[in-house]
Amino acid sequence: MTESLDATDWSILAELQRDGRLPLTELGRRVSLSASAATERVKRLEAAGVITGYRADVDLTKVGFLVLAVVRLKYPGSRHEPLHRLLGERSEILECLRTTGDDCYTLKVAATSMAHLEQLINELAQFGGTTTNLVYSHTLPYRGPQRP
Amino acid sequence: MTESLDATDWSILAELQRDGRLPLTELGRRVSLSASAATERVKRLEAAGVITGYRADVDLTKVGFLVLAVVRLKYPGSRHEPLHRLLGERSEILECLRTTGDDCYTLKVAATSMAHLEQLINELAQFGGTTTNLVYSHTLPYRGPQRP
DNA sequence: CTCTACAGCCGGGAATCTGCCGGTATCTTT
DNA sequence: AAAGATACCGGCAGATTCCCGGCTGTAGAG
Repeated sequence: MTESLDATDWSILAELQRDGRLPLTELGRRVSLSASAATERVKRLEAAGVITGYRADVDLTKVGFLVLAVVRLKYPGSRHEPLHRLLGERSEILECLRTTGDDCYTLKVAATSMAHLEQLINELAQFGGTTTNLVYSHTLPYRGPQRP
Repeated sequence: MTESLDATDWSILAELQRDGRLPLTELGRRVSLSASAATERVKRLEAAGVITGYRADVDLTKVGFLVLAVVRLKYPGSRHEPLHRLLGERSEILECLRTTGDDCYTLKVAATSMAHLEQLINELAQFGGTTTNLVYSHTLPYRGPQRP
């Protein structure tokens, strides 16, 4: 359980982060392992919680979310439940990081229009001061963590 | 190609964002479609670029990246190529958003230790002023965009 | 109104993949 | 040296995916 990952495990993680639907036979081929050995390692990684799941990646602009923004929320209070409830209800809030510094939360928010974004910001502003920056572009194709 | 998505498409996206490895037979069952019809829709979504890929989700702390930070980079220059090269080389930089406002870039950075983070910040600081906030926790299980 | 074209869906069968089993080699422990 | 543990391989049964032909409902042309 506390075992560390070897080079093969890292290769497997790299492959599955690039293509989560890679068949185990092909995965085995790429990491120079038989399909069953590769399967066993993947299962182990899943059971250990290293791989937490598999997700389809959706192009936000292709589904109507044309506006992406980073919102920093200064939340002076200590009662975080109402905010967490909002986060759970609003799927437009794609990511929420609680951070050090003046701004307790950094959110990534998707909206279909400026009006939509404004409404989301208004909801968030109930909790504290917000700082919003629109996102021009994602500069990176996600590849996830690699071997340190 | 410019076609909009119907409710079934949204259901498919929701299911595949929750579990990208859902078998097409089970997917069809969940959205009340035959396996072949579900397959056809998924293929169409992939071909249209709505689904851009599938990824395994990796727990950063389980693979040794114990430190997560949000770094904002004020980059006054106009030559972005060197920065982009760094982003491509450093897989610790998980995400890079180019934004409006004083800070041109907002980065999500993973590191194995404070020393490692410091080194990354130093590399980034060559390009401009940085503001770094450590991340206590991810508050959200990713579920991706849902029907607007 | 009818006919044709087309899009979406269904079912079936071939090819492929997954999950499970037993067997082998290597390394550690006793 | 023997016993045990670990990681790997090959093979097979069952499940899944892929591809095909056929069916139905809608839209547009005649």
